Amino acid sequence: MPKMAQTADNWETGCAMAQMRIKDIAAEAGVSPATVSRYLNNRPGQMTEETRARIAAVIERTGYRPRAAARNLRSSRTNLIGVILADIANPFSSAMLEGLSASAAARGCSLMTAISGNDPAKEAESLTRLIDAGVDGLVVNTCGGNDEAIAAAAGRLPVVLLDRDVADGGVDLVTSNNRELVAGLVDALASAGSERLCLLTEASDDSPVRRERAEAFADELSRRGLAGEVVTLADGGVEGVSRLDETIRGYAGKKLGLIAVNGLVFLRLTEALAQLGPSLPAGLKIATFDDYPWNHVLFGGVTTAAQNTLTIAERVVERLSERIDVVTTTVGDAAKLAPKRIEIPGHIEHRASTSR
Amino acid sequence: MPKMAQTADNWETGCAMAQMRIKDIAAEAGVSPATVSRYLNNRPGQMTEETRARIAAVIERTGYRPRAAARNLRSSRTNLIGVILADIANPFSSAMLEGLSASAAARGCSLMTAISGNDPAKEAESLTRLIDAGVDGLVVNTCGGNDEAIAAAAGRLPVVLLDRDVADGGVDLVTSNNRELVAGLVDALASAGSERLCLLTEASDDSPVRRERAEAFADELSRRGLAGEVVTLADGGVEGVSRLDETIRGYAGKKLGLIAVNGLVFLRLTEALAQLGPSLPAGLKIATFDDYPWNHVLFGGVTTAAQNTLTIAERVVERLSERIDVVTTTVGDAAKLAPKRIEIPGHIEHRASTSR
DNA sequence: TCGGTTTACGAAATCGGTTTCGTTTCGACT
DNA sequence: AGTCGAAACGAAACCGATTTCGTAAACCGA
Repeated sequence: MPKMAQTADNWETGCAMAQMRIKDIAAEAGVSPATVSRYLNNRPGQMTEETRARIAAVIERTGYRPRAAARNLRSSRTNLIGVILADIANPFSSAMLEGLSASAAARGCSLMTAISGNDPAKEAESLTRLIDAGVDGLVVNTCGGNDEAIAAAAGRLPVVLLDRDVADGGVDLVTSNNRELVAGLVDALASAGSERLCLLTEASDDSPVRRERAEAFADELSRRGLAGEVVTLADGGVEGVSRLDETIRGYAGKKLGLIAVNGLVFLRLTEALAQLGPSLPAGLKIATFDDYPWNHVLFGGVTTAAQNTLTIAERVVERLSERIDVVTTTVGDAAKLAPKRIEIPGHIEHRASTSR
Repeated sequence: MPKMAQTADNWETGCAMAQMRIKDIAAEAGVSPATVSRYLNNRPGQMTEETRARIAAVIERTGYRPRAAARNLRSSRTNLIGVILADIANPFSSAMLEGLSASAAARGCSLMTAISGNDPAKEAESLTRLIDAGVDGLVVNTCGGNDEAIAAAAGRLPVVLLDRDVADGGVDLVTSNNRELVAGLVDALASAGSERLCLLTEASDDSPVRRERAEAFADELSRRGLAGEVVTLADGGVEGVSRLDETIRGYAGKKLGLIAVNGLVFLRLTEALAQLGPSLPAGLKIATFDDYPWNHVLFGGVTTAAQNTLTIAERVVERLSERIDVVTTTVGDAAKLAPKRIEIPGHIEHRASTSR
């Protein structure tokens, strides 16, 4: 049976008229498929205003939509961006996803997402699954442990790292200015009268981000001549909390200032403080990273180092697009872009928890 | 230039050996492309154990991966599931995304995500974008206002609604047993001695979920002969909070019990309570929907109606897979599955906020 | 009016798998 | 041995767009 029979026949049946193909549109408009294709991708090879209008009319009338699979096959471009997130429970990740989604949509791209749940094996699996699916590029918020695989992927297609770097560092990275944010929080606490500062971290978190913040913290203390230390909580539940409890008690009355290295640590801090009693120890000041909704509420407002998630997302997609354009344009791989580290400034939200 | 030259020549260059095609694998293994294809999709048409092994060896050695675009084109199946979420900031959505991601991956599918941000226009745009991208099926957590478009989509491809229903209701829906959860919270408050109950809602939230919970609340009150009402907060910031403030003051001393209809309302409640003073009004009991991390912490633990997000996600994917299988198997659309409403039981976490 | 260049467009190859259909092979049963 | 049916596999069509290449028409300056 020739194709004609399938398509042209709107004829009698009101029911599901077969999907239109570019051929059918071309026939209907009296042009060749090539011309319709040129119209769809508004290619430089211009066409008569009249031809354009005729094609547009037919497409409008028939509601034709080109099949992505066919397009992808020939052009080997999918307009898909793969996103691998380490921990979606972290509001930083959700905010990022929303930003990425918007930025990608603005460029006509869709997002393919995978969530590793901080499991390197899952991350590796996601990596190959997304690449196999044919994404044009990859955004990776790595949980660590896959540095070689990620570097290898970056050699095969555009990759931009989000927030967390890989070891050998030959890959683009977009992150916040952690050092300055740490300095900002230290300043807020010091200005509020804290004499001794602790940076609270988790044992399980050995990410570059944590390390960077810890280093910046140490540097900042010595620069200002302040006393303090990095306190690492044991993983999970009770033990970590009681260790924290001890820490706080140990310092009680000495104008202690605490910085939670991320939102989860801050929640554990809150828990520990609740165990200490109904009100904050005298003179205790606190601050945290990550601007979660409850930071506005707890302790009458917690001073926060807020990351500029929307801008980060925008720059990630922008950078990825640059790489994608280079790959699809350039013949050889000689003209590859040099890896770049992009820092997006965040800011400090001063709230009640560091008031004098 | 014949294809041979492109591929077989590993030869001298250590550099990027050209991508293998199924033809090349076939040639290398001494079989036809059709057979390799059968191997890849382990089709019923069996092959000799020896042939299978030979193909496996070649694929293993060359690291061949079939191009998804080509496969999609011929089979018109993408193994992609589209997900549209209304509000990713809501931890319910993040949890759901994680669950969907895991369930889909278990079936060899990837997720294409779009986030509407509760904007009907964006939701509509996402709908067409995902469909155009060729997803096999769609999971929609609708923000409302696109009921006809969603119903139309459900006529063209498998669609399962998540949590929120559409008006005419001809579409599969997976949701929690909201009525029983409401009853559970009412029971918790009543058992804690509350004499008068309020369900706190937001004006901007006119979702079926809110309505269902509000109705169940009213029913439950009358069933138990309890006094109470639904309190609708004005949208956003201060006004809503002060209205809430008034409500609480108005009832103060009367053994009031409050239920936040969702996590965001609960945050606003927390804010309002903080404005009232350092400690809870005497006899005030509270409870909320959505098991956010901070529910463990605030007020020493807040009694919560927790939804079983993992199970919901699993059932959503399962149901969608059923529909996808039907579509790709059945010739006509006569044998379509009847729309189904699936309720996943949640449970009540009893915490300090409703202790006697 | 005539070469030369650009512009508009069509014919056909192409992307890399899957699927159909037909052929061969092989074992089992008379 | 002959027949039959199923299993194993190959040849070639096919999915529906894009892209290359070629050609005819239009334009343009001399």
